[in-house]
Amino acid sequence: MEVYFQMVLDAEALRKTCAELENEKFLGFDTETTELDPYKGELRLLQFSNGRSTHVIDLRAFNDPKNNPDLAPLRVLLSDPSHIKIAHNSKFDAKWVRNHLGVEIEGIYDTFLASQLISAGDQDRRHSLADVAQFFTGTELDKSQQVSDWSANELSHSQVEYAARDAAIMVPLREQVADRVQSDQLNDVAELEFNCVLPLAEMEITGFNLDEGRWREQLEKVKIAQAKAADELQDMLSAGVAQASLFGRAEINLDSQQQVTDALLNLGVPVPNTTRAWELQPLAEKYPVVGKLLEYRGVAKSLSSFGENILEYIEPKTGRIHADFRQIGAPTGRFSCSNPNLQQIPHDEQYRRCFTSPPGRKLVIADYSQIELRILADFSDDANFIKAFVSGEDFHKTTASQVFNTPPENVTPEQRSFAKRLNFGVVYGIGASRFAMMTGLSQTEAENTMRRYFGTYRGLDSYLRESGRKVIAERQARTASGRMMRLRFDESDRQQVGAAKRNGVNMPIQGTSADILKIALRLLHESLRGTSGKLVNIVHDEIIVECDASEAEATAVKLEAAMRRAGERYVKKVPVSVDVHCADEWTK
DNA sequence: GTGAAGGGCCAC
DNA sequence: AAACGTGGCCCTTCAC
Repeated sequence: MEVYFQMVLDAEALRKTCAELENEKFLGFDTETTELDPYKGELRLLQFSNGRSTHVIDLRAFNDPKNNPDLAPLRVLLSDPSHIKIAHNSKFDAKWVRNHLGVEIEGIYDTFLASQLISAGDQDRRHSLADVAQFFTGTELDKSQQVSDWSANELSHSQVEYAARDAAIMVPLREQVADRVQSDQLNDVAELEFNCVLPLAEMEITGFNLDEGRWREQLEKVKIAQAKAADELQDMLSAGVAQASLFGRAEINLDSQQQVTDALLNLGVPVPNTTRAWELQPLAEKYPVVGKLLEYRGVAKSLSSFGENILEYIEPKTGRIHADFRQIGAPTGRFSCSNPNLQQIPHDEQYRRCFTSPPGRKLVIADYSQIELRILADFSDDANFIKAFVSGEDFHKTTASQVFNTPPENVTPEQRSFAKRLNFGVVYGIGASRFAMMTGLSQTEAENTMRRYFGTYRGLDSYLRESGRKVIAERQARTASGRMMRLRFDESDRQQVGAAKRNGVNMPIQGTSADILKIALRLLHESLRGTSGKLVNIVHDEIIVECDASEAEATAVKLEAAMRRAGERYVKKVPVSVDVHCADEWTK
């Protein structure tokens, strides 16, 4: 593919280029950088294309890009939402532009996100620019220059041509992608996703403050506990091994399922098929060694997953953790997070209290109260379920009172617990045997309790059945925003049909929750503009903002308002409840 | 050595 | 009869 492009190497050329580009509604946009991490490398090239002519701006030709007034026309173009910047994985470009030019890219069309929405959860589809271009336009893209040396003083012709071509392809690519977004009725969810890029880019740039000293203190305690548990477990396990008496203790690898299982069998422990905690738990009382194994597992997990390794992610320039969030991390639309995963920090206060606000700052922490159950109440239109929320009382207690037909004040803790587990379980399509397993009820008792539950909530029951039927008939499920998930199953295989049904029934609930959170992030981003407030973490139904201590109360009001407004867009039949508080640490 | 798969477990 | 959804990380094991 031949690409016509011009290099932009001085202020005058930049002014002319920007004047020309300002006539365009859609601009293909891309950047080339010397590193992947915006805190490490250099933003080298910015490429714009209207589909006919392409301009490659070499930032190295401009001194001090962040403050250089010659770059003003470029900043205007980037931050003007009436010029749609079409980019592939725009979060990447947005972070670099934010960090190195000090502006936010407004008006984003992201072909990476659009491609993910269109593929509707198909895990086999790839979403690199080369894959997406091939799929939608049939164009072969040579990406061999992608990892070339962008820090060289003189860039080669093939490097610059590669850079130009990636921007040039975006305009025709968007036309194809947008047609498909339209025909798949994904316009609303696409808008919601594109609007979410900036808040996310900003959050990753900001990072989350981890108190290294506190983390190390905590670590030392766990290390001691781990060593003690390991030693004791080693002793107990080797008691049944013959060599123990001859050669001292027979060392076994405590992290090896195989070796531990063998050792347990030697000691006469009836090891179940799996050695997962919930299978072993019932044996712990009779066999102390099993209890010790569970104790060891707990501390070992803490030490390996939440140990020193996380400290290596602290960015020296900021002293903070800048994790990677995948905006469409799951087919349901939820985020995923890695390097490190800030969405799986143990709830235990010893861990969370290590995430702090720096001196003079505060954390504002807000989460939706039972948002998935409220979505379910709204979708199912079940009068009793809705009533339980509208009453504003303890939800699980109220449902227990309804299910067991007893006044709320007479509800036993056990009844409340059954109701709570069922309330959460129905969202996932729980079955009687699983319910029996987790409550200790017999199969019959579990079935009876579930019958009572669905007898009380007939509207919920029929919604879930109808939703399951529809999923199987249509082979797809959708959230309130129109986000789609296709389901693949062999209809002659009962297990596959059952799994697809549970999956498809759950997706609109979990996915609408994700829709709501993403809408909230955009509203929040706008209301925090010009304040000290910065988004620092999100965990599915929770948003954490860091701000100046003096603005904490005002920020809390803004955060709660954004979350409530977002929730109310899709949840109308029951109140949307947001719990918010200010703290110096990430704790309740 | 490296990478995939599977078990296990953390979050919501 | 019906076996609870979505992720990521760490470890061992096993194949290359």
